[in-house]
Amino acid sequence: MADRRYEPSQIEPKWQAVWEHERTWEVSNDLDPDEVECSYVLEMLPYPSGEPHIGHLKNYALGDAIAHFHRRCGQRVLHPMGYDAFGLPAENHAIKTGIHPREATNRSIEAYRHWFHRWGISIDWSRELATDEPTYYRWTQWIFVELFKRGLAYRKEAAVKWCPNDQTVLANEQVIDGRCERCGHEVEIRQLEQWFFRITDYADRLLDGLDEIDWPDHVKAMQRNWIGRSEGAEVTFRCEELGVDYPVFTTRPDTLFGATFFVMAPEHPDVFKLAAGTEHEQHVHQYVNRALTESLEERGDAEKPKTGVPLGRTVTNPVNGEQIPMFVADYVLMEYGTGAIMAVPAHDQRDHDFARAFDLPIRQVIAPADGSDPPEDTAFIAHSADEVLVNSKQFSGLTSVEGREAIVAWLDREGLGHGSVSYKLRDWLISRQRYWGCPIPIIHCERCGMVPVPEDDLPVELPDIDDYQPRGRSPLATAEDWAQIRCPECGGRGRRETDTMDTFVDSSWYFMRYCDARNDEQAWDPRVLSMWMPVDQYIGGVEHAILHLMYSRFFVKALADMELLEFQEPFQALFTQGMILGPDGNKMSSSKGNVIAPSTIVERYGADAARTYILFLAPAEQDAAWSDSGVEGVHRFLARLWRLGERMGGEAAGADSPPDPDGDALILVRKANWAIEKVTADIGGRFAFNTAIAAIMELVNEIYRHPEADPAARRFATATAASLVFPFAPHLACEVYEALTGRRVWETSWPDADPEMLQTDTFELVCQVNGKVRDRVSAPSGASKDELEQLCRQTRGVQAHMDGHEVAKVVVVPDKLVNFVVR
RNA sequence: GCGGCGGUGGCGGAACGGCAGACGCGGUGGACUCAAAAUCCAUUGUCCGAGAGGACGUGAGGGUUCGAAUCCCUCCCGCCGCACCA
Repeated sequence: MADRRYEPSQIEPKWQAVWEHERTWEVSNDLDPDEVECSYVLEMLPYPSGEPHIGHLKNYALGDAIAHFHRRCGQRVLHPMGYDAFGLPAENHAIKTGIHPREATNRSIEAYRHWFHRWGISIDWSRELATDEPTYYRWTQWIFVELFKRGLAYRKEAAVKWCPNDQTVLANEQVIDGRCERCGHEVEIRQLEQWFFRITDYADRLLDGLDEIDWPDHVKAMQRNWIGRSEGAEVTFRCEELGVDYPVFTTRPDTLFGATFFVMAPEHPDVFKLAAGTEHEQHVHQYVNRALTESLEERGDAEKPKTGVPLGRTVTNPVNGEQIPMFVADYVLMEYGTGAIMAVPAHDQRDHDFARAFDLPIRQVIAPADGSDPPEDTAFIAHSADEVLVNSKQFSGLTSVEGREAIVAWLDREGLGHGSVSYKLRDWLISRQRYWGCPIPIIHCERCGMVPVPEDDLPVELPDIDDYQPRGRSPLATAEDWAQIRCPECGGRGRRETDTMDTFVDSSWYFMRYCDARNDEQAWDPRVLSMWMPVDQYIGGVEHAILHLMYSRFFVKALADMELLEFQEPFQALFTQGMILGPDGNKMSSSKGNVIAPSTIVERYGADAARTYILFLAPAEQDAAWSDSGVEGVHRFLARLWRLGERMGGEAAGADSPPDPDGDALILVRKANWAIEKVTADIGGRFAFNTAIAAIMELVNEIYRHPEADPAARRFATATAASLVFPFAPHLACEVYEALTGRRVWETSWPDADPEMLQTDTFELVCQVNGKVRDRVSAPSGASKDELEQLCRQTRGVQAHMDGHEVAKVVVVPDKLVNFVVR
């Protein structure tokens, strides 16, 4: 009988239908956590736009492999799916076409859902959710209210990024090099009243929590960087003429004696007051006005020459009583520290540049450890442990570290300063003047102020409107009937908040809703939540390293403080996947014409080949370029396995490991056990899917190499290959495994390697002379050091290279090698 | 500037103190075929050599070690994040 060809388009839908019909991947919340081991495997939820792209395929192929592996290792696995459905692209589409964003979003969701089925991803569809559904955002609003009640959600006026072309505020992440990512227009800073979440209260806990979780170092580093904790001191400089104290933050209190001038940010509220009545008043006004209208791009350029204007006043350096001149300069930022700095030109590059430009004194107060002179043309900033203070009165001679402590202690005693910590992290601006987002559940009452919408009245549903065009305020403000409402407290006239929330708010808690997705009474049942959370393995792109991952961590910590949950970190382990680049090695983009559509690949080679290839291509955390011939190679491998199943299948002979194999059969049984061991370690231990797949390829190659081996051994080896390939190519694996064993591979547990079959009677002993391989010889496993040395000595290669030399030393590594060191 | 990651055949990569280049792609030769596709087998780091074999080889240089792609130091190159953050 001629073999049937490997036709993925026929076998894949067949198994997908079985899984859908039998709801194979659904998991119950009625589990006793003491009896079953639970595992929560989660990929970042997609933003539904158009159709899924190749990065989605990689993300979900990766997560699915882990989910399948956990299941077959005996765990109950929660592996849900949902959609981050609010967001700007759908709204822009609506502005252009007039089609409601909900409609476009739902179309995309359907496409995504279709492809997830077609890819054979093992999802518990009973928990599916979308963040734009009122049943979901009702609880997003509830969380907002809880945060508001505790002062963690607040409203204040702040300098925010504003695009004058699109008439809306932008998130920091939507500003690329000072320009709007959508229209390319230069972004302005505007003072506007906005909603914030008080994430800065959690800065230290967000920092400390990183030590408790199993995340990639670079992601932890990025978060630490973003939080930007600096230890130092706050030091008070007094302006005697005005009688005002100006505190500054410094990380180098040991350089206080080198402070020769004082600089304020142009935005500092006291600048005009200070300059008033001095000869510089006019000049200061001009300078400040210019600085405030400068673009972010110009302002942020560290290379441009330092500019500034004297304020015509002095402050007192608290350590030595010196009067030092005050300046206003745009290199000092209002948003960091106190908006004013003490300038130490000898030991800070920026202060040094400014001092040179304005011919100000530069006084060295730190000397290099080796007594050499620091460079004159640049600031001496490097600080090793044993640098010492000079020109610093009673502190001279102390090391830099000692000096810091001693000076801070002195300031503290004199009431002139104290140790202090500063952060780069800012509070999270969450309000948007946009339509397609979750309404902020607040009512502004003329009498009561800001009143949260009562829990029973949630959700505040997003009303339908006609015109989505932003005009400097939320399009929701035009929905007058909706916006006008009675105050829930006094019954008087009130008006709804018309801003919506940043979509990152929606995605900061979705992983908890999955646990109890159909709960109408509460956001989650704490008992159910504690069964699944925290997520055991989270998988997604590194582009979310800061924002989404930081916000979610903040949410969990804040909710834990309200005793609404019992854990401190949402994602115990994180895996960040690399990007799939176009065949030309560049990032895929339609303008470059190098986009590989998953639909094309899946239609041509099948979902199994597409999924397996993506994981085989390179280590999953790494970026890698797509290759058409590469996916063909993986398709060939799957077809080779398929043909083995075709030839051996059918006869109800089973596929157990044959007893006492020998000859070729023994080779195959050993190779199969080697592969079990290797694949288990590679998937379970280190996410090395590429080498796991390579090991299965080796096993299949070995079966082809021994066509005359005992059929029982060949069946066992083939069934093992099918079993091991299941997490990557589930449909083919089911087909081959069923043909050989009559069983469903997902219902069988992950194979264990037989320790006896992992051992061999002999091994290839490597014979080295002076560390160079000179021969190899077969040696019995477990042989003694003496035996191995003798065996090795007798080989031709070793004798040829030892001839006439004296053996100085012999190194024997049992079961591996012998090295003769000769002179 | 600060922080992180990386540099191995023609290509993606493997090995992460013990045989460098597993596996795949690509190349070459062969089998099957009227032919092609598909499939199967062999071969494939560089140089020298007819061959046996030898020399060289993991960005550069140094060190530790019996032994280094792997550990340590110095440097070069590339990528990513943050950045006038005091």
